[in-house]
Amino acid sequence: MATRPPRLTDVARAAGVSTATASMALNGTGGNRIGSETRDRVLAAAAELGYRPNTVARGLRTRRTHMLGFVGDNVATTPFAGQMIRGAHDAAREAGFLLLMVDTTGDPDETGEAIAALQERQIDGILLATMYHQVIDVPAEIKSTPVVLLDSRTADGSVTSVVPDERGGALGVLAELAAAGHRRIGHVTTAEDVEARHIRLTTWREHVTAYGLDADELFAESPEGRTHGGYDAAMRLLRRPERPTAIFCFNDRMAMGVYRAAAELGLSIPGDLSVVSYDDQELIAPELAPGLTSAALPHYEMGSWAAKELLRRLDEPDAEPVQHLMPCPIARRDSVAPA
Amino acid sequence: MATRPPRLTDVARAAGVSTATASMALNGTGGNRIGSETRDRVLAAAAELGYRPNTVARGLRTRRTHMLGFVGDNVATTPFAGQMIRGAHDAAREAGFLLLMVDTTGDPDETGEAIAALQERQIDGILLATMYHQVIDVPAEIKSTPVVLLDSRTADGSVTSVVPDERGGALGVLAELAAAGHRRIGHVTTAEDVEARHIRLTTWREHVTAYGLDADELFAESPEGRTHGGYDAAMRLLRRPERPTAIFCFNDRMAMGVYRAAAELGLSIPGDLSVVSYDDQELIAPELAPGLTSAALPHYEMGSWAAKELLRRLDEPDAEPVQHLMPCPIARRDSVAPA
DNA sequence: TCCAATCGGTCAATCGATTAACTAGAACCG
DNA sequence: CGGTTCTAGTTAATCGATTGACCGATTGGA
Repeated sequence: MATRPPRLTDVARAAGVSTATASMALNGTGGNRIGSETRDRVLAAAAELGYRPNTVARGLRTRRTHMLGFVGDNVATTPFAGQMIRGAHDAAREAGFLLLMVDTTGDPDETGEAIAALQERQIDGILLATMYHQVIDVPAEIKSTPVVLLDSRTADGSVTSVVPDERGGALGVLAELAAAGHRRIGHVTTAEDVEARHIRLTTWREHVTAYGLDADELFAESPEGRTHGGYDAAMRLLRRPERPTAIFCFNDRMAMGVYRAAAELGLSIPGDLSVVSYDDQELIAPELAPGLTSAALPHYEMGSWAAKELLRRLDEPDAEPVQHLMPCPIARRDSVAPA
Repeated sequence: MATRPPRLTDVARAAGVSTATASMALNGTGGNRIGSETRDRVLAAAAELGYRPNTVARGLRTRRTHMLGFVGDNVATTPFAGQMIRGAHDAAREAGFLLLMVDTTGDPDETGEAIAALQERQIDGILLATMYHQVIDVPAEIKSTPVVLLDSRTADGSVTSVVPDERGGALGVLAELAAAGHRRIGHVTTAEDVEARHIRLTTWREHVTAYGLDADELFAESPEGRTHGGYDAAMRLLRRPERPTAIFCFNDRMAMGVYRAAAELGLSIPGDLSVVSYDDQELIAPELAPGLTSAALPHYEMGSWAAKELLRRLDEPDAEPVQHLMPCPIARRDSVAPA
């Protein structure tokens, strides 16, 4: 027999009280209107019956579903997404919230559709995530639904957001090199027009020009930021007359190419060449030999921060928007040696 | 002014009909009870007002939320999860469903908690995913909620499930080697007690013993299935007097170690040694030089299949459980050459 | 011509909780 | 002792949609 799950009515009847009393007893609402003896009876009855509130009914009445919408572009196809989702998930769950996920291709119409689908389901707030740090416009559909941007921000700062502190991370790995005595630090990057490229590049450029070096001589880029691009750029860079003693790579994948180039040129890492990078991808940085020192993108922390901030804003809808920069910790491994 | 979103009542009033009529017109229910002229008026009014049904209210009445629960153990921390989620997500979305996600550590109690949390939200069905192919017990909490297992199965086959056809994939990459004339095919694997290890190992063993070879001479394992383990095992295997002409690796990460070992021993791939592997991880297999031939785990397809199957079962609750094996396509790259 | 069926809707109950408004009885107070 | 305040509940409205039961006006068939 598939007996239907017990309703509040059943609990109330079993405890010999009205549903109002049962509701208040279970939720601890209504202040001191419920006698402790009665409360215990209700609680016992609920436990006895295995009562679980129907949150759909509750949501209809309270206008709170305890669900957060998570909209991501290509959530699944990028290796970072997971940590971001998990960070948001954990923070949400801790507060009794669940994540309703929608994956999109990043197309604005589709994103709008996704938001509408979430709103139909009466989610309490939206986490709008991009898989790479970027500047976006917030879709108009959102209107009055609270929203926090994850790994992206608006140009005007009118929406609360969190992005990695790319500059800080770059400074961090550059400091590692500086501490080991490196000055001629090269940079291998992608030509793709992404926010991360610009910040990392600019930070590096400031760093080396501060030593009075010519940045252009230490710079090489490739059309795409993957292994092959890194290999290509490194080959060009390392064959120059005065080759750098260290390289700061745009990301771990390019660093993988740099490792290969160094090997082919008979340069040992870190003996002949120190290498630092960005992203700290778990499938790459620790797996390379020697392990790669890399600035980590704090995806978990950003996800967690965003969810907590969103939850806070559910109760304080009029709080001023905040732009948060999340620090990028340095994962130190063995790819850096004294110059 | 934050005017509240329009309700069905508003649409009905604007169209000059009752909410019953409006509901039927919008949903196309009630057969031919609604005149086409009236229907158009309702549709126009809804469009005009930007009406979006409140699915919480609808769900309360219809007992259908159009949400699927997705429970995964460590969804986020494994690189595979994404494709599985995306497959499920896409299939669900196409049918107008959204995914409510819960991530767990794999602990049974926690999984039970997760399922209860989803059931409170009245999800229509549950996708229970593990991140590695394994045999599990289905938590008792599920009871009458339809469920499909993703990348795991029950011992007794009493629950519908989908897992990769590991045997087929292993046969596939072994066939690649066989076609290139290889017979002395070594196997490098992990000692971890996982389903995948057993199937891949057994399949390989059958394959080489069919040639009359002594499997033990061609076999090496390491405590863990990562790069270093692969390196270690490969070193041992390749130093034996009669070394194999090809190696079938448990997974791409171990293959990465095999590449390194081969390089150190001065063996070129695929010239001196052909290598095939399993998993086809996008961050590894295509990025290695030469590209690694690998059997792909069909995570997207499994996710999609599972969601579709679950949706089908919502309408046919009494369908017989099915155990599905999803084929593992071979990604052919350049790590195989004639013996 | 009269009854039944069809057409095109409307009414009102319902889903399962929450909560504002109300109340019976006890306690208190000057 | 009469009025006020607590205490510990109950009653009933409500959230926003869906849907079974009805219903008045036509149409059709015998």
